[in-house]
Parts: sequence; C-alpha cells; structure tokens
Amino acid sequence: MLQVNEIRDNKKKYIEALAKRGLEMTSVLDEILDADEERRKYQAELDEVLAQSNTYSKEIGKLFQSGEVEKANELKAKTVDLKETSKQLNEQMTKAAEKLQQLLYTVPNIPHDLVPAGVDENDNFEVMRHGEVPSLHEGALPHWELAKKYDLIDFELGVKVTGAGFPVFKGKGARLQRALITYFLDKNIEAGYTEYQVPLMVNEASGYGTGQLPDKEGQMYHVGVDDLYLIPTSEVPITNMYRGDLLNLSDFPIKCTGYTPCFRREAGSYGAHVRGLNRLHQFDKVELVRIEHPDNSYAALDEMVEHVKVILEELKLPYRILRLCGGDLGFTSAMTYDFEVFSTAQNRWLEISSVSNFETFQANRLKLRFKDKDGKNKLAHSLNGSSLALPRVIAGILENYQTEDGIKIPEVLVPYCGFDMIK
RNA sequence: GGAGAAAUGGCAGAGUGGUCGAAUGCGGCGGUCUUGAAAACCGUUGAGGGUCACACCUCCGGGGGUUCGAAUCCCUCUUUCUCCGCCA
Repeated sequence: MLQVNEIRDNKKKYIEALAKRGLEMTSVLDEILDADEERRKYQAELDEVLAQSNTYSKEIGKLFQSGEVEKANELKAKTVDLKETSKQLNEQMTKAAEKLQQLLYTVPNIPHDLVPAGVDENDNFEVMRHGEVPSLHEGALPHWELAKKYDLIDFELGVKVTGAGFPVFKGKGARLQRALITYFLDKNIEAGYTEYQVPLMVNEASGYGTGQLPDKEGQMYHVGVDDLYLIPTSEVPITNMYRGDLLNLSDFPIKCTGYTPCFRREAGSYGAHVRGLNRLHQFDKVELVRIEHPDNSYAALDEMVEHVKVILEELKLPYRILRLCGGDLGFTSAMTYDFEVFSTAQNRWLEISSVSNFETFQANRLKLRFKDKDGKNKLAHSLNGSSLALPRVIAGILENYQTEDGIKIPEVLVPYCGFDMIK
C-alpha cells in the first residue's frame, strides 16, 4: 500500500511511475487526495469538539472535589450537545478514512526508475543469459512424458486422490525433489539465511499484510470453517512474522529462508502451457525473504540475484535473467528479476525464480518499521525471491539432462540423491 | 471439550473512576570519566494523527457499553497461561 503523504508530495512522480505499468491513475490519485483531505477536515473538527469536552470534564472533576455540586451539574448539561456532535463527526471521519483505505488498496506499487515501461512479457528487459542449451538426442521428450517413462510422477493418481494439478511424486522422482529441497536450503543457510518452518495456513490479517488480500482472494484456497487461507507462497507466513514490529538498526539484515508447499487455485489457467509440471495447484518452493534498511535494499536485491545465479550455474541449467517491465510487474513489487530456464524439449523458457524488492509497499501494510539513526521510526523495505520453485527445476533437469540411456543427475545433487542416473 | 487466571510502552512490570500517556527496572540515545572500551554517574527516551511550528486529538489485546470523565466498571470476542479430560 502506498503512503498518502508521499502521493500528496509527489503526485506527478506517482502518475508517471504508474504509467510505466500502462495505468492512467490520475483520477484515482485525485480521489485519494480528496478522501484524505476530507478525513483530515473531519478529524480536525472532531479533535476540537473532544478538546472542549475534555476541558469540561476536568473542570467538573475539580468542582466535585471542592464540593461545588451545582456548578458541576451546570457544566454537565453543556457536554450533552458536544457528545452528539462528536458522535456524528466520528462517523463521518471513519467513513472518509475507510474510503481512503479502499482506494489505496487499488493502487499498485510504483516501479523503480530502472523498470522499463511496457505492457506484457514482450517488453521485459533481458539482463543476461548464461549456459549452453544442450543439443538433445533424436526423440527427446518433454518432462511429462519422461516422468511417465521413468515412473517419477503420477499425475493421474493425483487426480484420483485430489484433482488435476496435484501430482504424486514417486520413487526417484520423490527422492530427486527431496534432494533439491535440501540442497537449496543448504545453499541458503550457507549464504547466511536462517531456516524457518512456518504454518501452511494463515489468517486474514496476514493475507492483508503481504498484499494477497483484498482482491486476490480468488487465488488462495480458503478454509471457510476456520477462516484460514492456504499459503500461496511461504513469503506470506515468513514476512508476516515481522508484522507490526519496530526493529532496531542492529536487527538488520534479516535473512530468512523456508521450504513449504504452496497452494494456488490458478483460476482461469488452461491449455498446453499448463501441462505436466508447468502449472500446479500444489507445488514445493524454497523461499528467501529479507527485511532491510531502505539504503541497503537494492544491494540486497542484487545479492539475491547473484545467489540464485550461483545455484543455477551449479546445476548447470541454461538460464536468462529478465528485469520485468511495468506491465508484467506484480502488484506489490517495485522491481522484479525473473529467472527463466530454457526447456530444450519444450523449446521455451520456464520461469523458475522471481526476485523482488517491495520497498515500503508491504511494510506500510504490515506496519513494519525500524528506528533510524535520527531516532525516527521509518518503514523498512521487504524483499523476497524463490530459490527455487521445485516443479520447473525438475522439469528443466529432466528435459535438459535426458540421454538415450536415461536421465543424468546434476553432479551437485548426486550426494543428496544417492544415485547419479534415472533409468 | 470442562474449570480458573491473565493480556499495559522496544522488553519486563506497577497501576482498580478525575491530579494516568501511565511508576520502576532493562534496553536505546546524548553526555561526564577513559588512550579506547566496560563499569559508574548525569540527562533523555512510547506510538499514530494533526500543525510551518506549537496547540490539540487518539491509543493500556479487538469490538461494544456505562459515566461529565475509563488502563481501571459492565458485555462480548480473540489470544496466552495453569489444572482436568481426550489425543498424533
């Protein structure tokens, strides 16, 4: 959520920045500023009435103590009107404040200066490309056929037990997945991240904290009886651990990692691109979350990008990094780098990691602040990134490492897997 | 699931109708001392809104109520702890 004061002071900058997302929000911002002004007006009037009322109350107290009951009762009568007025003003103020809040929820984060303008993925900026795309043997298969051939993943069984998009991993497929999770976590811990195991369900307040609510509740599974949401990513519970906190400078940097399954309803997805592991309702992911001082957040973002690069290079997967354009940028993000692995068999790039700086957008909702050198309380910056999303890494490994004799296991994973070949 | 107790500032913890935005301790910040640090001592220090700056307003788990006036009394919800029951 953006901060009203910032919008008020930098309206032009906000309009221009939002235009990079292909959004024309002048009128919405005007509405926001109007609602804010209205709220402040009612607040000021209310404060005045309450101040008067407080003054009377104090006098009444003194009069009672000195035994001047009659005078006290006279004053009491005067407070009746004030009470009624304050009640009305309070209602008006609350109404204006709620309107302001609702409007603010509809405005996405403003992109960083480096973010290119653009409408969709075609306008993303390719930062770099690394690794050789392997030339595969005749008759190379996409991962969903490999999974079947080597009995690694059973999609039909998942349909039977639950439904489409809930695959069953089996044998060496399960083992490979578990190996990857452990390997990713080890890499993250080695880089100074603290591992967390967090709840897979969150309450409504957490949904608001990281920006899934309102508006995106359709993407989350909701457990109605207890009013809890299944997490779409561990970003939600991990970041919300810091909701409402007031940090000291010495608390920085905060570096968290965690493995969780992720649950996404993916309402509206269909077609060939959702085959196999490309898009699931339940999948596993190892996540990175950082809470940083604003001065350091972009250095932290670069560091996270470097970290993910190293992992992909160790796995020897061909990848590229994109800086997302305004139109492709997530609602809460100020800047995002996407990592994509090239799937030779599918002949397309698969997104396997997304690393973002939210600046103060989440922190404002979370009320996540820190005490700065000057003694002032300021909003912290929050960041997150995947390291990595499992299904597409597995898809990438199966497809790029396939040979006529079977699927080779990347060297770094062999100690974790306990085998070096899937036959 | 049953019975009882509790929820106060960054943390711990007093406060049971007006003089309480709240004692005290720890922590933080500034200073004295020191080559430097620690200790000791002195000062300072809750959050949000509002204002050019003051003034002023709100906030003692959430919501509602009583009262001229609520951290304090009442209702309600949530959470935590203790005891009992059940249980992976």
